[in-house]
Amino acid sequence: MSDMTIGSLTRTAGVGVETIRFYQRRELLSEPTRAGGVRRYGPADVARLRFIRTAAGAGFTLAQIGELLKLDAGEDRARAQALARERIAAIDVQMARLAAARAALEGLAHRCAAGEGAGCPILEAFEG
Amino acid sequence: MSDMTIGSLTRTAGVGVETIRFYQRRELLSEPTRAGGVRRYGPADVARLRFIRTAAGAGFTLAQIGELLKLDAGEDRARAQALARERIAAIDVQMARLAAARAALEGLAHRCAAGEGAGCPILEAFEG
DNA sequence: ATAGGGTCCGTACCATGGTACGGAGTCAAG
DNA sequence: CTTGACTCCGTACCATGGTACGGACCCTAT
Repeated sequence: MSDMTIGSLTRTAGVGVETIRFYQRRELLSEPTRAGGVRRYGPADVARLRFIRTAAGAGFTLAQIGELLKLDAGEDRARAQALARERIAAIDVQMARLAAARAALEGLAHRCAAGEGAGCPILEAFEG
Repeated sequence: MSDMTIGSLTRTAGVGVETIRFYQRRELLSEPTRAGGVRRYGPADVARLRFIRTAAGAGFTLAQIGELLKLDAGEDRARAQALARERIAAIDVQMARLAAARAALEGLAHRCAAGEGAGCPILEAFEG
């Protein structure tokens, strides 16, 4: 059988036990079947958890992730598409901000390395 | 004189009064001079606040922003450079994550629009 | 059968980044 | 000199995303 306890699930996902219980309370993960009071997880739970961590790492809130999960394989294509487009737009905004900050930091590091002037003009680096 | 009250500062920066007071408590903004008990701000404060909001929008924590501000125009070039490089690396990681999520969402929206199969396979879209 | 390691549960706590409240003081215009 | 808008302050509160605690089970190996 490919079923695992909460402990092995945490090890494969790199999260704590409390985090998984937290996700279950938030209904991001469903309560799995039990064997003598102990939760048993299968491959679907692993995939779902991996999805949650990936999406969270990409800046989705848990509420947004929950909505995505509810739409998964569901019938409301229009809603799913709208949500996807909305998230893509937000990602584009965020990427632009990150790119701008990155350029500013590059410029800063460069001028800082050059060693001219009195110091490292950080605020100035972000003006452009 | 080009000095402004906290109210005009909030209007130019698009933040609330409480937020500015909060930043002052966190020492991200310095306590400005006062005229009869009322804070008066100058162009330097405006620039500093703009910097804070830009950096925060790019995902810097307030603690990181505070450190950047302390290093501004300071003598510790090595530290400033190291911090910049560190932040650039973190930004690259985050951009990669965002790009992956974006691609997954694009694929999802596409397949969802196509209207084949039973629904919108969101988890599947994130597997690749 | 007993020790250990893992798991159970509710509840409390934490950091981050603000946001709201309410009573008092200030200031310019009418 | 009063009215209204703005500002002052401390303190309390909020949402988000977890993290910790502690006493009670359960399961396996010795």
